[in-house]
Amino acid sequence: MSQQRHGVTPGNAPGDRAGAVPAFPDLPEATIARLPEYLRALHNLGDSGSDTISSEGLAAAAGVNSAKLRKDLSHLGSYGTRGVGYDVTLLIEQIEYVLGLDQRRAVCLVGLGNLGHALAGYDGFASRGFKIVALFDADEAKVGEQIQGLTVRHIEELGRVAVEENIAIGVIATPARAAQAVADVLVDAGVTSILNFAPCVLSVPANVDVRKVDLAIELQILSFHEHRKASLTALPGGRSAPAAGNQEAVGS
Amino acid sequence: MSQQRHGVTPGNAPGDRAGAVPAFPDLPEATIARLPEYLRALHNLGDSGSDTISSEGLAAAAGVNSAKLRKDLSHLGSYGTRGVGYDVTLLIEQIEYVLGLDQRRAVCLVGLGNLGHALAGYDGFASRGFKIVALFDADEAKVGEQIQGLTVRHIEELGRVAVEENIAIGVIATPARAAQAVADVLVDAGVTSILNFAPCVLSVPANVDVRKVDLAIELQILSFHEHRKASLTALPGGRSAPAAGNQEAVGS
DNA sequence: CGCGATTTGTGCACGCCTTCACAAGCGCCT
DNA sequence: AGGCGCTTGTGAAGGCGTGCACAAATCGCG
Repeated sequence: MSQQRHGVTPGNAPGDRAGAVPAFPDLPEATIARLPEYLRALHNLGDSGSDTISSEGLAAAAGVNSAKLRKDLSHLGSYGTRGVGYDVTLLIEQIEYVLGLDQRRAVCLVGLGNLGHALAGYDGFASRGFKIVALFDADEAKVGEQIQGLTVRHIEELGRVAVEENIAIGVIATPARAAQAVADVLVDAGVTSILNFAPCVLSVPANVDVRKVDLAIELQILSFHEHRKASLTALPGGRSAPAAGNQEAVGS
Repeated sequence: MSQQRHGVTPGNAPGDRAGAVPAFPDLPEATIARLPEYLRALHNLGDSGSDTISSEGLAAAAGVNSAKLRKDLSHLGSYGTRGVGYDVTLLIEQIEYVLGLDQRRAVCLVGLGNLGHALAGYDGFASRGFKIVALFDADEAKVGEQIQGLTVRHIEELGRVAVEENIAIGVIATPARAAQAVADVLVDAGVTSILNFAPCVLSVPANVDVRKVDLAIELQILSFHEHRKASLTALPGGRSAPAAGNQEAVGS
């Protein structure tokens, strides 16, 4: 693993990890948002027995342009072999390391309404490196309920437990009116990443990252495209319209 | 409403609608993705009694830069009044018209596992212009179940019902392995917009729009930022790191 | 009626991201 | 050993989006 690094390639390989290396210079946000997609595609491929994969093949599996994929991977100083492709196992390790998935991060979930219940039971979290370690709700009627082996606690306990369990990521699935207060408590407890499902803007310190997922907004964006397509097909010119882009994915 | 339009402003106002006008020239995708956010902010403000709102105020409520907001609104030839601001009611009408929310679009939901159940019960859809008109699942055990006043039907019926009910938008909340087959049926039935919660890439004709929401990917992106922040604070230099951007929202 | 305060609409420049196109590198076959 | 085909990695160009800064427009007040 002491392979000589040529040129200006950055990135610390999983093996190289000497102490707490600075790590990621400045991966473009767009690249970061795609890495998880590549990772998922790679896992699928790994199950299918392939040993290596070409940028073309992986790009197809991830739904992106192959040039984009190569540039993305090159940013993390990746190990591909010209004329052959990428070693699937190695690449998986690489990406998981960069994303910090080798260390399981504790996640807590606040708000156990309709959506919160679904999230608590969602296999996708556990199977992809995240473990929900605590559930909270403000409703006394829900406190004490058992979900997926966890007991719902009162939101009063959030601050204390978040510190004790060293929770890094908080998921907010409360109604919008409660979200800001929950965010404040999370921030006070040292949580520095928040995934917000409530339809509202959260105000947090600059060192806290917030990602927002709003299901209704997704539908509204689709609605716009429906509207546009409808008004196009109603025109004399075309019938089914060539239409430019589709298959857009989430990501900032 | 026959107000003379000056300059090159595009956009057809709700009132202007003369027949099936071509409509939206080419709104930037980034703008489209933000319109729903503005709309939500406006609704909140409208409840608070304000009659007009400045770009600064609305921008703050929507969590964006005020210049960006003005440019976005200018793209749809919007009606603001210099020195005053935007008329809340009028702007709401405008945005809803552009997004095509004035015509209720029929939505169907496929897959009633954990997530599907939550989506079926999610108030955010109905309250923001969408109505789920049919539920489907492949599992015989789930067929016949009553959810929110709808009966779960077998997926066999999807094609027929989608045509009958004139469904425009399909939501896929199935496991990944089933998603592509469902998408194919939806497309055959004339559905031209798909919201995909399954962690996989769908392949569809060019005239069909797909938006993907993958909860695990969101967490992985947060994980990366956690990882980076951790390796920064471990460095000699800083303690809590100034950190560049946060509060990133979904949108392609 | 004119002036100043306020706020919109937008030209412009900058930076990020995407895409093309190609040189460099690697393995395999003869 | 040499050559050939294949694939990566990357320089450069183009497009898109953002944000600044300011001119144009409107209202209210004296």
